[in-house]
Amino acid sequence: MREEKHRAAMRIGELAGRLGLNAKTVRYYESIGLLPMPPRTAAGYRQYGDADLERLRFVLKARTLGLSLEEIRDILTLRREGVAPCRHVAALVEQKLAAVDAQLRALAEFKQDLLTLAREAKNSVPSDTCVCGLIERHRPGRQGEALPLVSAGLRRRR
Amino acid sequence: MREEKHRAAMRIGELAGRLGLNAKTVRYYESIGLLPMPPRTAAGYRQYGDADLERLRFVLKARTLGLSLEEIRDILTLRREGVAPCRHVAALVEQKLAAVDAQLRALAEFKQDLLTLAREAKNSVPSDTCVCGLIERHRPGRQGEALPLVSAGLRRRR
DNA sequence: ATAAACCTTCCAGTCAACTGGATGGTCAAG
DNA sequence: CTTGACCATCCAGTTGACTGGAAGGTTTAT
Repeated sequence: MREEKHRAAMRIGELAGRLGLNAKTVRYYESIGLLPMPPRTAAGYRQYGDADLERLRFVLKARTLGLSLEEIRDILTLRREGVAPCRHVAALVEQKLAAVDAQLRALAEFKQDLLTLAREAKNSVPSDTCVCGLIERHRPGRQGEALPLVSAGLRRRR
Repeated sequence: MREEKHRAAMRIGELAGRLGLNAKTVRYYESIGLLPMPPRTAAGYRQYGDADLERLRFVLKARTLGLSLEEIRDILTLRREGVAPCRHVAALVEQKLAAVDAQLRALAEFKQDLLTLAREAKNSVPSDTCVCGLIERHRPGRQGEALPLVSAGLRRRR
């Protein structure tokens, strides 16, 4: 059995790279308190361990689901080992749970809307000559661009 | 039977008010092509009807679920009566459906994470003396403020 | 020992989605 | 016929979440 599982010390580039993000973003997350300030090497390089990887993974998951970085930070205070969570943060998690449930319902409903739209799209004659150009009268820019459509996430609105 | 269902003509303030948003926002949505340019009164006031109310309601629902305004605009081209939807937009709806399904799964998973967190919060001694102040060393500002926590929505990430 | 590929800080820019303010016209009530 | 609540446009500011660039130090491979 080889003791070769990726252990402890990695630098910011590796941490970021493993989760598919920019080192700048990791520093930014540290600056807003989402990630703790890690130990540094003699030269001042940040040193991350597996715990940081996990914490960041959680952040990314929550972010994908649309929580604001501020909310994620609040929720993460629960994870800080050794500190008693205040009622305030516990309540936050409760409320987030309720929001998640509401979201699950709304999402199911919206799925129906989309299905209706998709059905309509199939029933009418699909054409490759696109009418989408029409809506460009408002915002002229780049219509040759591929749609992003990557992933959706949950987000707070003001 | 009274013929008193709210009919046709309303101005921007009423439209916005009924859906709980700012008239400015409605104008902004028009400016980016989310809403069609409505007819105007002689004085230049925008006149909205029930169809506009419905369209805007759809926008809000999709927005709550986190689609970007640009994506919503694309999806809405499907609704424009009389025009054949191009494959491009039909494909968009298909992809959105897939995203919604993925989202439903991720949301369920995250709910489990939150439940774990909530359980931990209950097990450890809850205290009213809050440690949340600790994290304010990063971003000093306003800690007396009530948390917003309003609603969550689905959002695209770059 | 030098170049490439890292890392550091700091500051400024970008993008989406609003939001507000200035300035002025419209309309119904008193 | 004036007052207050609307409406219009235009332009500028804000917020959250990055992202890029400059200027410089470090590490590693050749």
